[in-house]
Amino acid sequence: MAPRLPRSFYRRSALDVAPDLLGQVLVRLLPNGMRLAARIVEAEAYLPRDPASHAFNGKTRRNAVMFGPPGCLYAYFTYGHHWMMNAVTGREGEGTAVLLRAAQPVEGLEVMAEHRGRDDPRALCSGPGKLAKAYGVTGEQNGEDLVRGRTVWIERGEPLPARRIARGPRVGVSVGYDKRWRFWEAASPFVSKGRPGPPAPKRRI
DNA sequence: CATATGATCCGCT
DNA sequence: GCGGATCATATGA
Repeated sequence: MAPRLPRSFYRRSALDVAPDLLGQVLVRLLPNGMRLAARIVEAEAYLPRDPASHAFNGKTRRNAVMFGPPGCLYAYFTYGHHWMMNAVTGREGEGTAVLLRAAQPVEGLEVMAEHRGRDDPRALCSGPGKLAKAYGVTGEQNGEDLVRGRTVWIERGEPLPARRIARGPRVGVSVGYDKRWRFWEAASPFVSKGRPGPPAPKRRI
């Protein structure tokens, strides 16, 4: 078991944390004692005063964790189907985080496959919704402390050299797609299939 | 391979 | 009531 990333790792700009999270290991301890682990290969930064961020309009019941201490898990539900995992970054009260978008499974692949209903390793965690599903993470884990908690945390992995990190626009946002705040391991088959770019024009009949 | 669409819930206007 | 930090499937080239 590698050491966990310390609080100080998270208490920085999301723009620094996001690329530095690549290669680190997201770990989950299930209620039944099973341990899941995967190398993070894709992450997106959501900054203070970022129109694409849930925190943009201030603190609410839903996004409250984003305004708490760095190093906590912000898990939220969207599209009526999916949970997403973020690591809170920056200083307490800033409301900034990094969305964990994809990972390369290394431990507990069978359990992940059960959770997902698929067994191709590349399909287990290659998207933010898939990742939470594979990990069995829901609102129950919202607010969990990644530094000292017992259900989800991030361990020190092999950091990626800058030349193996690619960056581009964030996926799925309707504003701020001009910012290249999505980072991923170049050439990894475990990244999401999300397409960056402006949203398709809404069709009017 | 690419684009299209339905699923299905919650927070906020 | 609308639209979202999405995914799986269906359909057509």
